[in-house]
Amino acid sequence: MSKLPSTTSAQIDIFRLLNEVGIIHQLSSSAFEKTLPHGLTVAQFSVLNHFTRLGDGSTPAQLASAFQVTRGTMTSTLKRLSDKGFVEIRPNDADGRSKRVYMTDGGRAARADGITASTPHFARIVEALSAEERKMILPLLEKLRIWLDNHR
Amino acid sequence: MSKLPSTTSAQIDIFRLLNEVGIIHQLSSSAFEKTLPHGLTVAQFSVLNHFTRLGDGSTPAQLASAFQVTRGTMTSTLKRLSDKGFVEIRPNDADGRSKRVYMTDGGRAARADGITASTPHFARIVEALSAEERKMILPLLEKLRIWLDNHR
DNA sequence: ACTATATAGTATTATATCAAATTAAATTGG
DNA sequence: CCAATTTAATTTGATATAATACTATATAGT
Repeated sequence: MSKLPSTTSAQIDIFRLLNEVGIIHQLSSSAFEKTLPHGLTVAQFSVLNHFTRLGDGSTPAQLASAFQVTRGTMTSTLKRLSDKGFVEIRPNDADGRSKRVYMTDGGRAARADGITASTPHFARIVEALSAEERKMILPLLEKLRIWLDNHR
Repeated sequence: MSKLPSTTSAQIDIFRLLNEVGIIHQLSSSAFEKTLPHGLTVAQFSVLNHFTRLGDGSTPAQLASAFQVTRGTMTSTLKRLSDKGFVEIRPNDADGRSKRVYMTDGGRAARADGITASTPHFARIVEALSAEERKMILPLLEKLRIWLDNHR
């Protein structure tokens, strides 16, 4: 008769918490993506948005690190953005192994369209939680995210 | 001069919230999956676990609905479980279009191995948040999940 | 200077996921 | 009772993702 490890209620809480997180992620990102124009995916839009907020010219490896994805994943996302003409990938003069990624005018326009199209969507979701609830949940999520990031 | 829609701080909260949720999901599910034996993925393990908790014999459509994925996605997950011999898919006598899914002994054993292997993992994550914080965050996530589910 | 190691980007393979189209079976309406 | 509609499962095609392996370049240590 083999025996399974005993599971505490705290572990069950964590399991349920991560389960809810998974469902929320799936529902919210698929809804968000449906609002995006130009066939942009969330991953593609996020890269364009990153450039607008923090400036372009990053290397693929820096982007992969910023988005917590592998370099292979970033290669693929950048290729799709480049095929659409939204970014330009040029050699990195400072390092022959590396490249630099720049947003094109088309990319800037697509990002702006994406903001315009998705803003009403986020405005609606706001009503899902009260201002107090939103203020309460954000630091908790940050704390969990940081813990997970530090323990992998 | 075109103008972007103005964005309220509440919308920024929601955007950041969903962003944290996305990162947490990515980090936690990839860490969880690494602990699973028999090449089980989170999606596959979740189906086996569902059967153990709630009994087997569901139709693929019922499972798709329970996990909030499309029927096509569930078809694919069930095929992989079936290829591994962890579930058996039989005709549904009550409905010729439909099928019923049953867990095999191998599936039960694989699920038990998965529990054994992942329990220490969840035991460690518990320390990421205090008991109070875990109690606080869960209802908020549930509320958000339910809202998103009702508004798609 | 040369070798060993590390890093950047890419290619490959496997899985999950959705959307849209397809097929078969059940249900409904006239 | 038959035609139209709905539902169940599957198939196909696209994208994201991780792992792994590979190539080219850079860096370090001797």
